[in-house]
Amino acid sequence: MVTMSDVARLAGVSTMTVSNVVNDRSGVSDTVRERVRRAIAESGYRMNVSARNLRSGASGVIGLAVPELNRPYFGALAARVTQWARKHGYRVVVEETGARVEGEIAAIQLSHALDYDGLLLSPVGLDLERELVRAGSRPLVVLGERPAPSGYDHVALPNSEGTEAVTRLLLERGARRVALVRGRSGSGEDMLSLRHKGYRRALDAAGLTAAPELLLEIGPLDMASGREAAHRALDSGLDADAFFAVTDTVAFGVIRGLADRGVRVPDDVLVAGFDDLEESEYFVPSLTSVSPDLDWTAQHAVELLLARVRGEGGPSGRIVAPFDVVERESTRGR
Amino acid sequence: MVTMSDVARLAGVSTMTVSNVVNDRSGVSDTVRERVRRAIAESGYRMNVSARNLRSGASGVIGLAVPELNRPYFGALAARVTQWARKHGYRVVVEETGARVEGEIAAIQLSHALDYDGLLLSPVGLDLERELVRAGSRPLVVLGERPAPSGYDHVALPNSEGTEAVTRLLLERGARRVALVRGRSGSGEDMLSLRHKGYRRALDAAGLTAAPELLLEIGPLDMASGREAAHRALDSGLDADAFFAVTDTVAFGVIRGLADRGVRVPDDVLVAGFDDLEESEYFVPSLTSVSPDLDWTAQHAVELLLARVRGEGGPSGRIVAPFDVVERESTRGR
DNA sequence: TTGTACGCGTTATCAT
DNA sequence: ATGATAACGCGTACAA
Repeated sequence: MVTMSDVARLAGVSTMTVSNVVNDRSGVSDTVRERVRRAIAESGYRMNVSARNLRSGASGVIGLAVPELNRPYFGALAARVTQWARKHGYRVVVEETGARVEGEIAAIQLSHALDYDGLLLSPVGLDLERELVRAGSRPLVVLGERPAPSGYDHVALPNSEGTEAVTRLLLERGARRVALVRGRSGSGEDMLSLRHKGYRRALDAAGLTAAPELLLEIGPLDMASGREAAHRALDSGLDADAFFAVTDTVAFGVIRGLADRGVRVPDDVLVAGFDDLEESEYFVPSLTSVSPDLDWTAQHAVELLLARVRGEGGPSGRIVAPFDVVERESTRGR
Repeated sequence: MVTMSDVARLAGVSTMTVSNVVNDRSGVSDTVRERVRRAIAESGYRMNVSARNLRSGASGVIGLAVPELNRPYFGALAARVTQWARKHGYRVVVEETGARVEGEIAAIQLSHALDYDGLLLSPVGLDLERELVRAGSRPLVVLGERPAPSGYDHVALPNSEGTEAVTRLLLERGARRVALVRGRSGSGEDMLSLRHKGYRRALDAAGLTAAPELLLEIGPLDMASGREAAHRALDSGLDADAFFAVTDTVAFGVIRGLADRGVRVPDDVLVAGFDDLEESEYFVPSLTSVSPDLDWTAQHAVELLLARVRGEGGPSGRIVAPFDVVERESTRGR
C-alpha cells in the first residue's frame, strides 16, 4: 500500500505538504503542488479513509433508515440520497426498519454503534420524542411522514396540501362520496392525520361533509390491506363513488380488491393515490396520484443533515417538498 | 469520547485485556472479564470503528452495485444483502449503475477509491472481462444475470431452468404460440440468452418450434418497453396465444399494452414473467412468475464475498439459486 | 493470564 | 511556503 510518506519521499517534500495538496488546501506553491501531483499519479497513491476518519473523529458514513427498501418509493429515495451524499464525500448505509417501532429504535442505536456521522430517518410508527432523548445525540434529520420532535430538522412531504389537491380533483371529476382509505394513527400530527386533514379540507371547500362510513381504516399500508378494505367496503354495501388511498401501494390493493368484485375503475368508481410510483403509470388502470419531488427531498435532507454534522447550529427547521398532481386513467373516462 | 484506556483504567486492567474482552477472545479469566464488562457498561464505551479499520487495514464496508434501486427486485435484494452482511459485521453501501456499462465501471472504480473490502456486482450490460482486469483486484462476486468472468465467483439465477419451467406451464395451459419478450443481447451466455434457451427447450420438449416472428425484441427491461412490444405485436397482427416476458416488470408493461388494445388476460392470451415481485400478486390480473429464492441468493453472495475478503482461496465457483413457479390469474381462467 | 511499547496513515500545531 | 512532531484509538508482538 502506498502511503503519504511514500509520496512525500518521492516528491521530496514532507507528508504535510502532500496532505495539503490532496485536500486542496492553500499555502502550497504551484511548483511543489505540481510535483506532488505527479508523484501521486506515478505511485498510484490513494488516501486511506480509515486513517483520515480516525484522525478527524468522523466516520464519513451517514445512515438512511427507511421502512422497506423493496417499495419503489424508498428505493428511489435511497438512490437519490446516495448520489447527493456522495457529492459531499459521504457514504450512505441504508437500513430497513420494517415499518416497525423496534426497527426505528434499532436504527437509531445502530447509528451509534456503527459510528455514523448522522442519520436520515423516515419513521412510520415511532413516537420519536422519547426514544431520541434516550438514544441520544447523533445528528438526525427526519424524513417524510411523521412530524419531527422539536430540535430536529424535518423534510416533510406535502401531506395535507397534496391530499387536498387530489381530493379536489376527484370532486371536479364528479365524485360526491369519496372514501378515504387510511391506516390507524395515534396522535394528531402524523402523516395519516395530515392527509386526512387535506381530504377534509377539500370536502369542506366543496360544501360536502366527510361521512364517517366513508372512512376505511386499514392496518399496514400495503397492497393486501388496500385489497381487504375494498372488499369490506363493497361487501357492506358502501355507496362510494371514489376512493383516495393514502399511498399508491394501498391504491393498487384497492383497485385489485375492486376488480375482485367486478367493480370497474374509473367507469364505476374513481381511485387516486399518493407517491406517484413508477408502477402507477402502468397499472391497469393507470393511477392518478400526488407526485412529490423526490430529488428535491433527497437533496435537502442530505444537506440539512450534513450541516448538522458539520456543527452548523441554527434553529431546527421544517421544509415541505413541492409536488404535482398527475392525473391518469383511474380518475377519468377512457 | 470514552476510549479503551478509559475502560482499562476504570476496570484496573490493561487496554489489551479490554480489547480481548471486547472481541471475545480467550485468555481472560472470568472474573476479569466480568469486571471489564461492567466498566464498559458504566462508561458507555463503544469501539472506534475507524481505529480498528486503520489497524486492521480493512474498511469493514462492502459495496453492492445494482442496476436500479427503485426496482423492487433490487430493493429487496439490497435489504437482504444488508442483513446478511451485518450478521458478519460488515456495512453495505448500495450503488446504482443505471443499468449502463459506464455505471458498472464506475462502481468498480469506486470500490477502490472508497476503499471497500469487496464488491457485489449485479451487472447488466458490461462485458466484465476486460474492465476487471484493468480495474484490478478488489474481491468481487458477480450476482444475478450475466455470467462471471473466470476467476470470480458467481451467484446465478435459475435463468434457463426457471424459464423452461414457466414456459412448460404456459404450454400445459393450452398455449401453442408463446411469444418471448426479451431484450437485445450480445454474446451467448447472458441472462437474456439463458432465458431464451430455457424457452426454446420447453418448446422443443413439447414438439413445437420457436417461430421467429414470436420473438419480440425490446430495449431496456422496463414497463415502457413491454408496453410498446405488446402494441407492436398486436398492431402487426401477431397471433400469439401467450407471452413470456423476461422480467415481471416487462410483463407488467405487456399486460398494460394488451389492455390498451382491449386484449384481456388470461381470457384472450396468457402472460407470465420472471422475478415474482411483490406487485405481481396484486396486479390486475395477478401475474404468474418464476420466483427465485432471494434470501438464499443474498446469503450466499455475501458469504462467498466475505470468504474472498478473508483471503480464503479455493477455485472460483458458480452456484444457482433455487426457484419456484408461482401460478396466478394471468395463466388461468378466473 | 496480563501488561508495555510501538505502529497503522493522517492531520493539527507549532516552528522555521 | 514548508517541515517536524505529536496525537487520534486500537491491535500485535513480545515481555513479564
